[in-house]
Parts: sequence; structure tokens; C-alpha cells
Amino acid sequence: MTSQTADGGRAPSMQDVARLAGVSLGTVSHALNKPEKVSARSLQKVLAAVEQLGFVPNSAARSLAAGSSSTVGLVLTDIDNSLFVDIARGAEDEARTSGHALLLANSDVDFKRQESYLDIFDEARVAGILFTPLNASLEGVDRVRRHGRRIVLVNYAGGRQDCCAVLSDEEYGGYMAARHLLELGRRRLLFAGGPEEFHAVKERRNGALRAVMEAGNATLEIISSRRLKSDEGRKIAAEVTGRPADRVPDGILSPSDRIAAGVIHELMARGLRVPEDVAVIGYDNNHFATEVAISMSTVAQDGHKMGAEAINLLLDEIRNPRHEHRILTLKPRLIPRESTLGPSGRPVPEEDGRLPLEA
Amino acid sequence: MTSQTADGGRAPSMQDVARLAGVSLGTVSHALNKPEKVSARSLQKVLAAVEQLGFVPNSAARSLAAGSSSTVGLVLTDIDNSLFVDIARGAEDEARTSGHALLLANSDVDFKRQESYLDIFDEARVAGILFTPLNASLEGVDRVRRHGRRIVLVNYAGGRQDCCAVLSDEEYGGYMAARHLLELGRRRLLFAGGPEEFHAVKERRNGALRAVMEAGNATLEIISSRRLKSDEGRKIAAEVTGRPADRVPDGILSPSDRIAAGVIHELMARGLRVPEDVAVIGYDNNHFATEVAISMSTVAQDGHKMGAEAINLLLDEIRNPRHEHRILTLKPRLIPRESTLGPSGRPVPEEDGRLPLEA
DNA sequence: GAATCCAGATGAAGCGCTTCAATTTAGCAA
DNA sequence: TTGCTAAATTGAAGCGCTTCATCTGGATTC
Repeated sequence: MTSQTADGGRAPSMQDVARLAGVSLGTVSHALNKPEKVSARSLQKVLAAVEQLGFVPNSAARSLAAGSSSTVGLVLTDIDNSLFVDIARGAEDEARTSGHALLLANSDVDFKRQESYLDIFDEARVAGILFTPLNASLEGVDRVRRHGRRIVLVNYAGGRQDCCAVLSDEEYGGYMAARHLLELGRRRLLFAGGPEEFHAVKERRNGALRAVMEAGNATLEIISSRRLKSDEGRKIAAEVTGRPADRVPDGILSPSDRIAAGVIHELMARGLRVPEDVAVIGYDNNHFATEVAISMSTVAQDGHKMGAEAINLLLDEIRNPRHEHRILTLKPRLIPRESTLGPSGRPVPEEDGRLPLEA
Repeated sequence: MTSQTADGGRAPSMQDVARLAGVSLGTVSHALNKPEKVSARSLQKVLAAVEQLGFVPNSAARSLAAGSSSTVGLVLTDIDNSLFVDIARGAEDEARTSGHALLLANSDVDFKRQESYLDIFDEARVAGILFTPLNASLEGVDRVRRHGRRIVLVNYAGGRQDCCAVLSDEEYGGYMAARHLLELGRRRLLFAGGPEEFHAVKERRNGALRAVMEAGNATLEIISSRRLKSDEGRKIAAEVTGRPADRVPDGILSPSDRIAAGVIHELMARGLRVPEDVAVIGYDNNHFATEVAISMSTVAQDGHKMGAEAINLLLDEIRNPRHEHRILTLKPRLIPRESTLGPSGRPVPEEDGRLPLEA
């Protein structure tokens, strides 16, 4: 246990370990990487020397010599949105079971940062990259792929078919949300907020539209907004409640939980009852969705699974020489809670404090 | 602009660039790293060759040869707590201005993961590590420091003086929170929730106690809880509201915003008015603190600044041979909002949707 | 015109590891 | 004992880069 301080400055190398253990360099490497290829005696000598010197393998040297690394890079859009947190966790859990470490980079919704992190992982010759791209040019994807880097897109793929991707069926999510409101008897629906340029927003809106069309006797009004934050929801709610009673929507769906939260609070502040007067449903199942005044109904994308599946696709691409690119589209799930069901939708907290994700 | 596909499999190396540019290996390296040391003609030839080959430097080889890397690793406790998100952003912003990339690792409140990520950064010979440790053994810190790795502790230091750290004055934060309630005329205070083993919880409680002592004519009741989640807040609120009126607290402070959110919602559900009957204040200024029914008063630690300062300490340790370890303790700030001030505390959203952090 | 200088360019050494061909050792049957 | 195979070990080559001592040639000086 007596690791010694960096004596002489230089950290101990495998060569030092070999010397101390009285074996060759190659044997040390074998002992450390494929112990079964080495006699018990050598193994033990090596391990003892490693311990005594406090040897730490140099992963730069390793990946240079081996020509590859075992870490996987994940470039995230926005660490502040719990969907991405879930994706990161799912990826991390899955990567870990196969002995890969997951390093994160947060582009913070900034295109230049996003590209720069892609390059960093590219330069580091990581085993592969998981990438949740902004709704923008996917040139970075081409760039790193040209260098032979493996990459899996998550959450958005801009229609690309030439690499693996894990997506969420946004249209269906919007459909479910609207359908849910319709089934509760709501007829004057409002799709509240979101910039139409966002692929996800547009798809969700399309889905909602489809549900309303199918129903026949209902309407869908659309009010868009520049961003997806809660104050946009407040503004929209303020606007619609100022109308004559027969033009106030009785069901509001929003492409983000944040907007929905704003809507709910503003409605309540203006004396409307949720869901009796207006039912509200959000999207994303953000972790705060149960911290609002009344727990929010929402559409959940299983971020954890998205991350895990993305890792699986990546691993197949790494290990399977006959790998073929696949696009996985996961179905989101409806999670009705109080904001559409009323008190009966009150979730029962589980022992670990997380909420059951089943509808 | 014609980068070619990985011809023959191998990615182009500096050697290839040198050959194509008609200069030596060393010149390519110089051209890329210290362009001012190279003639304009060579520089241009090199750049052209780089472009043509689609050359990407191999950072493993670089850091092996140079003996150091320029990336900084940040091992985070919990990516799901917005304090850590802020820390990551602050660190990232600051690191970027000095040309360092910031890679994140999320230990997800798991000691083994935390240690494993420390080792990964250690093995990668990163320029330095920023570390928000769990409230547990700091052996990992010793381990990596023995290997000569630089490390700065953030948010918790377990009393260590032998490395740089950026902390928040938890005791003072608790003091401010309690003081705020007292100044609003509240006298029967409740400190709601939190496991006493957490250093931060204990300190905040101590601060609250000090404020109450100073005031003289007030009391502080303490109810602890196993975790820091909102349902604990609901339970506690349910319990205290069942009491005879003169034993119901008129001011509640909690060591986490999540608990405070639970408290607020349960109080409201039981017909109590916040803040008229009970004023509530949380801690952390989590990003959802303004998404709850009424915006929450809270104590904010400036995570962004913590991250930025941690990077600065690290950079000094890297660059300054006469570096001395320093512990920076930042003062948290009180952010009164509706849950203590009533409607007048309603925040005015700024243009970018974030709330002003000034009290 | 010789001596001096210096920006630039060069080439080789070496960073710490993996890997592979070559070699040694052990294991065992005849 | 011999011969043969399998297992274990060795040593060297080389991954792609930085760096440093060395060299080159043109400009500057007297």
C-alpha cells in the first residue's frame, strides 16, 4: 500500500514496474490486460510491483499504441434539460456494463461549442461519439465520420439515414397528448408555444393536428412563441383567459413542460381551475414536472432508454464487422397526472422518490 | 476543401502532411503549434496540406509526447441538481477563455463511479481536475495528488487545507434564510428536512440557529428527513398543519428547494396561504424555483462563479510555479420571492427568460 | 570579403504503451 | 532420454507527436 510520491518527478512507467518485478515490459502489459495469458507467478509479481510503485497506466500512451481508446464521448445539447440528463444516465449505465467510460461535453445550445467538442472527441480518437445535435447543420457529423470516427445521433437526425440514430416519435407524442385531451371530452384545444423551426415542435403539432382531425368535432388553435420557457406559457395563458368564455380553450397542450408550467400557474392565478376549466398537458416529463402546483400530465420520452440504445448501436458498430446502420424510433408514453385528471391523477411517490413512469 | 476519406484505413499523420507539404516533420509541428516560429511560406504550405488531407491531430500522441494535456476534467456529483449544472457552465466558460476544454463526468451520487472517473482523468493525464466530492472519504483526492495530478475541490472540502477549494458559506446561508423570516416578523420557525449527515445541511441548520438565538424571542424547530426530495416536504407540511393553531410554524426554511416546493404545495393543498400564514424559503435557487405555484424565495449559491473560480485556481496552480493553495469561500445570496414576500416578490422575467439573481 | 548572427528548418530521440514474431520453458507421450 | 506441442516470456518495432540540438543560408557588420 506504500505508493510513493512522484520521486524525481516522473510518474512510474511500465518499464519501472517491469524492472521491479523482474520481468519484461511485454509481460507487464500482458499481466495488466490479459491476465489469463500470464503465469500466476508473474501476475503476482507484477501486481505487487504496481502496488508498490503506485503505477497508473498512461491512457494516452495506451490509446496511441493500441490505436484506439475505450472511452465514449457524449456531446449534449443542454445539460439543463432533464431529457438530456436522462440520456446521459442511460448511456452511462449501459456503457459501464461493457467497460466503457462515458465522458460528457455540454454544448449549451451553442453551435460552435458543439462542433468544438466533436473535434475534441475526434482528436482523442474515442471509441465512438454519441451526439444530440442542435436543429442545425450536421456538418460536424460528416467531418468526424470522414475521419473514421463512429457516431450515433440521438434525439434528432435531420433525416439522415447514413448513420445510426435513436429518435423519439414526436408526431405520435403530439397525437397522444391531443388524443388524451379529446378523450377527456375537451373540444377547444390550444397548442401553446414553441418555435416552429424546431423539428420536434413541428412534429408534435402535426400529431396534435392529426388527432383533432380524426376526432372531427374539435378545433386546434396554435399560438407559437420564440422560446420554450415558462414565461411564454404565462403570456399565452394570460391572453386566452381574457377572451369571451366560449373562446377560452378547455384543453391546452404544450411542446414543453416549462411552458405548460407557466400556463398552469397563470391560469390558476386568474382563478381558473385546472383541470376542471382547462386541462393542461406538457411534454418531456421533466424532473420538475411533479414539483409544480399540481402535478403535470405530460408525454415522456424515455431518455434513459434512448441513451442506452444509442450505446448499444455504437457497440455493435464497434464490434460487429457486418454492422448495418439502424434508426431506432422509440414511442413516447403518455403520463396523465393531476393537470388533466384532477386529484385522482395524483402520483404515488415510490420509495426512492422517483415517480412511476407508467401511465 | 477536398478532405479525402480514410484511404487505406489509416488516418493521415503529421508525417503525411510533412511529405505533402515538402517540409520536415518538425516544421509541421511548429506550424501547428507556434506559427510565429515558422516562415509564412512554410506555414501556408503546411496549412494547405492539412486541409487537403483532412488531417486531424492525434491528441493521445500529442499529450504523450508533450507529457501533458490541455483538457480539464470535472467530476460532478449530480448532473440533475442545477447547482452542479451552473458549476459546470461556469467552469466551461472560464476554461474556454484560456483554451482548455472541459470534459464532464457524472458520478450520479455514487462513490464508486466518482472514484472511477477520478482515475480515468488521472490516467488521461489531464491538465487538472475539478471535483465536487460526495460527503464521504476523500481518498481519491490523495490518490490522484500522489500521482502529481492537480485537483481543485468544489462545494465540499471536508476541512482539507492541502489543496485549492471553492466553497460556499453554508452557515451564513442558513443564517440569512432564518434572518429573512425573522425580519418579516415570523417567530415560530421550522427547519424542514435534510439528513444531518450532510455537511451542508448541518451548517445551514447551525446558521439558522444562530439567527434565532440572536433574535431572542423566536424558536426554531427541527425536523429532519432521509432525503432532500419534495415528498419529504409534503410529509413534513402535512404533519405540522395537523397541529393546534398556535403550534403551527409561521416560517419554514428548508435546506433544499425541492423540499420547500413540497412544503409549499402541501400547505396550499391544505388551505393555508403562503406566505400570509406560513412563509417558506428554500435553498439552492434551483432552476425550477420559479416554475412552482408561487415563485420560491431561496438562498442562491453562485454556481457559475464557483466553477469559474475553481478553474482560475487550477490555472494558477498550472502556470504559477510559486502557487499556493487557497480556499475560496463565497457568500451565498438571499433571493426573496413570492413565497416569503407575497405578490410583491413576483419576479420580472428578463428578456432572455432567466431571472435576475439580485435580491 | 571575412566574420558574425539569427530566423528557419531539420532530423532524431523519445514519450509509455501494445503487439507480434521469435524464443525459451514446461508438459507430457513414447 | 528424445521429440514434440503448448504455454509463457521476451525484445523490438512502432503508434504520432514534441522538442532540442544541430545545421543552413541569407542578412548585417566592420
